[in-house]
Amino acid sequence: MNYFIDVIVPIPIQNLFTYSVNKDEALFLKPGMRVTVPFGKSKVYTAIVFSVHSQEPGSYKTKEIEQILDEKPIVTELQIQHWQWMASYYMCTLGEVLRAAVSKAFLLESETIIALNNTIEIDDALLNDDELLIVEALQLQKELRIQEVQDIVNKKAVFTMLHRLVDQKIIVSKEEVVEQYKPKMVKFVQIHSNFSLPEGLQKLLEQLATAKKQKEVVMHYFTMSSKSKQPIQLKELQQLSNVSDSVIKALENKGVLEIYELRKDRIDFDGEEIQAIKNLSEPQQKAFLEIKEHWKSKPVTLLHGITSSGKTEIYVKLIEEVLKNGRQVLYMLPEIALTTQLINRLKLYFGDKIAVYHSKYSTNERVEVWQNVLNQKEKAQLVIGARSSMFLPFQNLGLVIVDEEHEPSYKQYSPSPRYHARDAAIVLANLHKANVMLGSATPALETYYNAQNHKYGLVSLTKRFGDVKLPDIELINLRDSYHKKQMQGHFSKQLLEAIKKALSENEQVLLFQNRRGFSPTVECLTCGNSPQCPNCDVSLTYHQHKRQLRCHYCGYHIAMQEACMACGSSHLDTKGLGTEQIETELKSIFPDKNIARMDQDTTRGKHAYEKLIEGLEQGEIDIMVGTQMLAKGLDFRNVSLVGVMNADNLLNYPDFRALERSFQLLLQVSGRAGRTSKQGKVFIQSFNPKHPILQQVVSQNYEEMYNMQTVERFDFKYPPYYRLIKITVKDRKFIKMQTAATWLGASLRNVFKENILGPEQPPVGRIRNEYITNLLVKIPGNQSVKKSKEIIRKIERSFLSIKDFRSVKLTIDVDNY
DNA sequence: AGCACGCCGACT
DNA sequence: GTCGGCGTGCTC
Repeated sequence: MNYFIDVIVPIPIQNLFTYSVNKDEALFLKPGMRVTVPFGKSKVYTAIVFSVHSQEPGSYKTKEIEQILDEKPIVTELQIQHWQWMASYYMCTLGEVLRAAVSKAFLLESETIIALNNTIEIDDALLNDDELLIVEALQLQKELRIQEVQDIVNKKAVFTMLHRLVDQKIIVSKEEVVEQYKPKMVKFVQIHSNFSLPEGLQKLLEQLATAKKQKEVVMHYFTMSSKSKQPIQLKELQQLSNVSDSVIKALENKGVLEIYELRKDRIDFDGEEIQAIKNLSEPQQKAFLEIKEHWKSKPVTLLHGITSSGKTEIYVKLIEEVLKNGRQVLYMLPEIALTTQLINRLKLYFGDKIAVYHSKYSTNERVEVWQNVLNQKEKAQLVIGARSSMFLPFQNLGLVIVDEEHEPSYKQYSPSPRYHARDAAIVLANLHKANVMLGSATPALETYYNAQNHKYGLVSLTKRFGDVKLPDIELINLRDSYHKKQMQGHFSKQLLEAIKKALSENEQVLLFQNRRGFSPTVECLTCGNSPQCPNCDVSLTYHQHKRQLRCHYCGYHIAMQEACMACGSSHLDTKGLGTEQIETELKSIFPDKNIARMDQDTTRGKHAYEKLIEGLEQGEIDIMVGTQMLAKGLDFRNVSLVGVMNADNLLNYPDFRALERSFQLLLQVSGRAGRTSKQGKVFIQSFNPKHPILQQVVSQNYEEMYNMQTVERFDFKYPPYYRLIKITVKDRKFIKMQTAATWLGASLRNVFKENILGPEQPPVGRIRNEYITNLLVKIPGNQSVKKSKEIIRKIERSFLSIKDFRSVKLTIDVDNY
């Protein structure tokens, strides 16, 4: 009998691919294992086994697999089921899901870059000619790509040879983390328990009376251990006592010191004692019980708790219970880099049961977390991560928490799969028969709608923890202020006075400036020309610190112009108001205050963000100017005033969710004010303070916002009443894009009638020299989403069968919100 | 997605 | 005369 496997290849192709294997391989291979397979003329991919069978495909000849990479599956069967759901729901391929789900460290490709392993002596005699060629080339060039290797030895099949070299540790390959990966170990020291009590210590010191150096080491050990409860690093102790290795060795031999190793990744927890989990306040306890009651009948429950109502404590209790039952917990956060505060808090309770997973981690770290989760290791019982953490190979998931579930960053827009992590996590939880906790102070309308319709459970927390008062929010009419000439720069009199007052009372101030549509551009005062990006249909934005004009979309940049590029006039003006400008204004108004800025520019480095947060916490920063980042669940004790520079551009953003988003953002930003005893103050500057959304923000009335917005959503056929699928048409040639989009629009309209919107040009109609237009498919509640997708697929197929349209790029975004 | 194959314009 | 542009088709 012949044996075959179907595999998922990490490329955007619809089908699975079939390879032949021998009997032993067939018996050994299980779904979820990795194999490398030759693909096309020269590529080798790492593929995931989908199934093992013996049905020979009729229409083509199968190739053999190259090699098996795993002893046991690295992807669970449940994950593969989840991937299938994602591929079909989000209209993408399994390969794309695989790419998103599995760290590239696992997906060794033939582009792998190789380098010499310098730590080893190479014995030329053991190498054959080809191998020698490679080693010599590497001595000259340091790094080689597979392509270059193939050129050097003048043959294609180099993969096995490279593997042999890797096995002999002569070379290393950069992506082969699996084989190459070694955990970093650090040596620690502790004193034998016989001597840790005073009387034992006494005896020990007597015993060491003649060994002066050894005694010193012991003394230093005790000073160190009294200073902090952290494990003591051998290196530190040795340095501090200034002794040689032999002294330590002697102590170890006497059984006084015990030396042990820890993997580096385990050490960064701050060693503080695990704290007992706090008892819940009465409202929290009530909510806690309600949540559990809901879970009896519905797997998903929404916790709608205003800012500072103590949602985290409830999560902690829920986590504790699940962990106790030996099940894993996934705690998702919108942007993990921004939540060190929360992680530190959870570490107090759960110590090193926590694994953190997000994209800023190195591939090695991610491989480690993956394996810990897969093997149900103690230290990966609770996984905290951003959206991609739901791809981890959970074995026994008991609870998924989606914190700040309304956050747009849960949605991935590109590349495909364009999934919403909240929704995909709910499906994942269902596969595991786990419960889901959605939490937010300002839930997404869809979520609240589901709760209202009893699809989800709903639990509300309406009191701030410890009875802290809600902030007092006040609107400032900018029209009036400008009219009465009461503005100083972009600051109204009221806001400026409030800032002065807060600063005089040694309190901190946060100022919020929305980024969207507020990038400063340059305009010529003589001819009105504004420098454009040559590749995209946008004005270049001005970056003060680098004196550059930049394009946000493609990265194009030129030096700031001294004279107008069109007419040569030197009367140039910078328009628009960025955080940078506000910072500049503030610095001139408060020259002796410490003013910091938090936006994409200032948080680029790995720790830049944390430094800013620390600066705020330590009180080094008096005023912080920032973008949306400020809204992210941060907890600053001493911030008493929050100012929103301009609310209008938020409200005027052309998107059906603009108003909902504005409400959420403004309320979240407001929530940063006054988190301790004193009531916080919030000023929102706007030209249109009568706007209903702003009124609802002032009254902090989510329900009213919800009711009003859902009426509009219903009238204009938007979610939660209609489902949306966005189809984007892109081409380098405008005409081609246009005709293609028109054709597509017409075919869709044939079926979906009036529920097709567009083609419509987006605000930025050209990016990286590609023209863009959008079509929107609206699917009414009573129409099958699945069928609609099938129809779209069918239309896509006939679209692609038109020769002229073959090069036009289509992207399909399901639930594009 | 890559990659090779293949057919038309500006260069040693 | 060739190098190389990117349109087209295929990958088990």
